[in-house]
Amino acid sequence: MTSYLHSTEAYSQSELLSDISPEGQADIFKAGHRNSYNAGEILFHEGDQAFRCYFVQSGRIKVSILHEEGKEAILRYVLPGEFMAAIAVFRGKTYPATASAVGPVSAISWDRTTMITLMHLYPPLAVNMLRVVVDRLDEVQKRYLELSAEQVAQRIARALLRMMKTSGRKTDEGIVIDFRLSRQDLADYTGTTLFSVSRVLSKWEKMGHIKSGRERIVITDAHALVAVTENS
Amino acid sequence: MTSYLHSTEAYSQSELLSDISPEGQADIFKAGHRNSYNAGEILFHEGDQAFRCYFVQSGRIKVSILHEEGKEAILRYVLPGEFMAAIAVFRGKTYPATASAVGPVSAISWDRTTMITLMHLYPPLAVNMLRVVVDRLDEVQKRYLELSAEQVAQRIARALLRMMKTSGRKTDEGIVIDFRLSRQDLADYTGTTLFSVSRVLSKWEKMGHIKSGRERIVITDAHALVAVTENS
DNA sequence: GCCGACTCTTGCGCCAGCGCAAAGAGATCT
DNA sequence: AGATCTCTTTGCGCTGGCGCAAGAGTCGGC
Repeated sequence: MTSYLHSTEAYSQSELLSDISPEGQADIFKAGHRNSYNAGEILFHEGDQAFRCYFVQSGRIKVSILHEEGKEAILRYVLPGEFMAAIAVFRGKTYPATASAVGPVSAISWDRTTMITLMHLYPPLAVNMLRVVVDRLDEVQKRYLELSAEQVAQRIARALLRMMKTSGRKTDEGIVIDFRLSRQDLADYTGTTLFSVSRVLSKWEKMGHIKSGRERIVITDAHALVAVTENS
Repeated sequence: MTSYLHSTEAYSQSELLSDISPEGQADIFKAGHRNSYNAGEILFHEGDQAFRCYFVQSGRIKVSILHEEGKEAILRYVLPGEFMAAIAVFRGKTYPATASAVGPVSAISWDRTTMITLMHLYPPLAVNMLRVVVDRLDEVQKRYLELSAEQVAQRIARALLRMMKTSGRKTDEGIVIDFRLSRQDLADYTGTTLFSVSRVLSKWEKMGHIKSGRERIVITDAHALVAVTENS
């Protein structure tokens, strides 16, 4: 069994904290508050004043933006060991997206003034922030290209592989994606509809590439999904 | 007639240079090299080592990413007064996209070592960079949502209105988009095909919303386009 | 002023993907 | 255990948008 954050040592994995001493990191975490959220609970809404930023300890957080008439685009899933909304808080703006807990989540959070203080105490934080946001920009741009150039099946395959890499847990059935993931979520993540996702997954299940149940997907033949990805 | 950069005074418009004294700004520009590019000329390719970054003085630069099999997504048009690729150079990575001159372009460019030196001399540069990249991230995310939620006509209307705002020039015909913009470009910008764009524009021309010619679009009824945008 | 290269238009056929509805399969609560 | 709620599947019809091909318009070079 693989997991990403058993204890506090794993903090240093975060890209935001590189080049900061272990003591400094401990200091930073001590300045934050521990929070827990239930499945489905909303941490903040798009447009709210950005008062607090978060570090995810366990669970997954869904970050999405909404369009009029209910359409939702999932921008990313925040994994344990990652920061969220740090930049919005630093800049003192509103949150650019909505964050909600996928399952039970525990996190550490800081308010704006604390964060600003920490940034003065630990200068690498600012540089790391720039790096993080650039990486994120690159990723969104790549997904933008995929959305405009690829077909639904291709995009779904890519999404599953990505989730497998970041949240896969090996079982005897195959590699299970380790959080609640509905057809609707996958549709919102890939820019299609619940129905299309359902049809594609059903087909793949018959072909033996995956197994799936309610909000649960197991990848049994990752290689086949890669082939879908490459096949125009 | 409106133009965005008649002389060097306009430099200070750039978001990257705010909180830097006029002398400092002059200093920064003196450290760069003046370059000229012909229409269609490529400044750099996606994947190249990022050696130089640019400040556009006049003309437009098209920033795009390529998908296998020729599909192209236009991420943005860089306008006079804007910086380009500053972050890629700062981070010492490869360019994440390809940049090409839309018409004749004049620009100022800096190499990596010069830039790093300047960043030490003028600390606000780093903070401004963070702000710029965050704004860009917000914009791509917004376009990602549009691409996944809206229809072709809506996206084209939005694109035209955006270009009208940033590059519109008032004439007696209406507001002309002041650079060469082909149907294919508009298609690559909105994630559709040349044909669909052509059909939509033809329709709008018949309805009197726009006038158009070869690589040239004049908006005669912006309000009607806004209506298309809002109308689901 | 003619030629060649490029851009744009439009008709036609087609299909990927959407939307709906109705039924099935799991969860959860009492 | 039964009731209820949510999530998922699947058939059916439809249509927005794609792809191609043929032709017309436009520009620039020689």
